[in-house]
Amino acid sequence: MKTLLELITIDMREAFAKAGYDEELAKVTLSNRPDLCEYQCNGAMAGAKKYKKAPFVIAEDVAENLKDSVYFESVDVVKPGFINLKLAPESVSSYLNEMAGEEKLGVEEEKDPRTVMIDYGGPNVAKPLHVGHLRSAIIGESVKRIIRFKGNRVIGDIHLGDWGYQMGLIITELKKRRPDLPYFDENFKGEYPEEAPFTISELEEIYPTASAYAKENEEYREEALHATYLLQNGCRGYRAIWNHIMNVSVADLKKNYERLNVEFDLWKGEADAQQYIPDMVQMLKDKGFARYDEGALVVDVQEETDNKEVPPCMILKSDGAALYDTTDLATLVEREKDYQPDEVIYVVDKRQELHFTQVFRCAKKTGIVRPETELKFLGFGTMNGKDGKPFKTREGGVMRLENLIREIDEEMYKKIMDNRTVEEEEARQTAQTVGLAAIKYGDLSNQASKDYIFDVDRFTSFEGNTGPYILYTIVRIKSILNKYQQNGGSTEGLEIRPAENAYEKALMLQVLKFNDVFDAVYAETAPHKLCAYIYDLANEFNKFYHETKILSEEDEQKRTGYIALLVLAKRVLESCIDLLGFEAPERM
RNA sequence: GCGUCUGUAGCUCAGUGGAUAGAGCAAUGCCCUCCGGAGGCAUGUGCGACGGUUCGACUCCGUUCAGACGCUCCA
Repeated sequence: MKTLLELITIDMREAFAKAGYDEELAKVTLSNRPDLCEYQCNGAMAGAKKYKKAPFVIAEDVAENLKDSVYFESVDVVKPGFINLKLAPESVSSYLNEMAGEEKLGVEEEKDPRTVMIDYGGPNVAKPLHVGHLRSAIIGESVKRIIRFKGNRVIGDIHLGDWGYQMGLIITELKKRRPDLPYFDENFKGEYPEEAPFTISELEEIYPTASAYAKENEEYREEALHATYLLQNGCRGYRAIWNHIMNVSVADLKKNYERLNVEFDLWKGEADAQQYIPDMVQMLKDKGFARYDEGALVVDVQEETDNKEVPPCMILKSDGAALYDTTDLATLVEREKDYQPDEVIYVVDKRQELHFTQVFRCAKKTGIVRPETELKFLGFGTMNGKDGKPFKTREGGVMRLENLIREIDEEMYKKIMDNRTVEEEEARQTAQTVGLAAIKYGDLSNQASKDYIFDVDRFTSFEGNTGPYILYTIVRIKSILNKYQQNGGSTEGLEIRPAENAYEKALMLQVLKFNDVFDAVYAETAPHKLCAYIYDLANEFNKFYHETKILSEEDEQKRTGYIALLVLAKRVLESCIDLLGFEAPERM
């Protein structure tokens, strides 16, 4: 169904046209003076110059032609030339009833669904997940759900960092520790063991150890580089180790991401793109896109309109090895072959922007992707501690994701036990649900592109603009509805009635905005606007709740009308948090 | 050095070229204590600075100050 803004705009355009003015002026927006009106149109002022008339006169002409519109209770023309609109309660309630009958609450699906891929700029295997991986997972998951909700086909690819020097380091360190393993025996012709020669904890210790040692020891570094080379060029034993590393790591990653309620459709990685590199390089050479510069193969991506220097895209190092430009390009080759995406969104640290500018330009210029393919960089900022510096543990190290989540869960558990007498097991369960909401809402309520301060105390608070507060509101509605049902009431087939007081109307107007808000969120890929919306919605509900006796309302029509409104408000809230990637418990 | 991003209340953050720039936290004072008080109401302080465009600028464009980040063979 059309959003209310679209419906009003149709009438407004008609009114402008009838009065003899350009329809393009008929832009309706939400009011920024809620005390005066609910929606407004400022087109009269914009048109004053063109028609050489006082804006006030234009506005009055237009308002005259709005009289037939069914939507308004009042149309006021004010001072310079504002057209202030108030909705009729009847049209609000009937719109809401229509919304309640729609599975997607009035959001219209895309007429031509697109295929969108999301690249999470994935974690490196063999390294523990740390807080730096949190944002891409949380933001990416929400963006995926939002685009999918609009009816598109979305494919999320974690895009693991699973190829390169880090693997060489692990192999080298393993060889040093366990030279007796068959993987290091060149004459070994049998089957390698199925069991990995290390656990995930060992793996997580091996990598940093090796990495640190390589920085001090040149010989060791050379060996690791050579091991990388051997791995990439088909050494059977090393490939077997690589498989072990992948199996062990991926199992662990899946566990962690599951805990975050984050899912990937594809577990591809850099390694998967390797097979596409040789042909791609050949193509770049054959078609004359690539040139040699100081021994390295590069593609120029500088454009005339640039006011800065954009370095060329590096395809091969002077020693012939591939780089991350190469891998990202080859990945696009692979995606084009397998999925022909209409759009690829990279949810990665904003510091990588230059790199992706190079890759996007190169991919377009060389025809690796079609000209109409949208390549989008969705860069996010750093998660900082209270001191405004990148988030660290108390000891100053990198905070492991697992520990961060545990800390939040503990905090939530304490708060739940303080305020309620619940079974320990239920409290633990609830703490996890609410804790996840605290983390995700805390992240998503900020603009993705900005750095933000991760403040455990603030995010886990039940007051203010937080995840727990939103959940609390939902739980409160659930509680009322449950009580209503226990008393024999049914929530099926009820009609929302026209609002009779300001609180009721305010709540209705807020619910009403859902599809308009969603469309903006979708168009701008801006989950934080969804957060702002549900925070307002939760506030409007709480005000309404405070002013209105719901279950004890004696007039049955009114009572069932309230219930119908609560049912719809709850659905909207639940849909929104689902789009954000978390859910509400039954009690808390 | 060049470039990108950010700068809004004491703190954390919103703000689609429009009317009186908003929330939360913190502070102070009230209200309700009824379906879940994890509420409601009120009070105080602010668009880094200077210009320009515009009928109208936190928003667009310059200049400047401050901070973060990035600038070919790590990712």
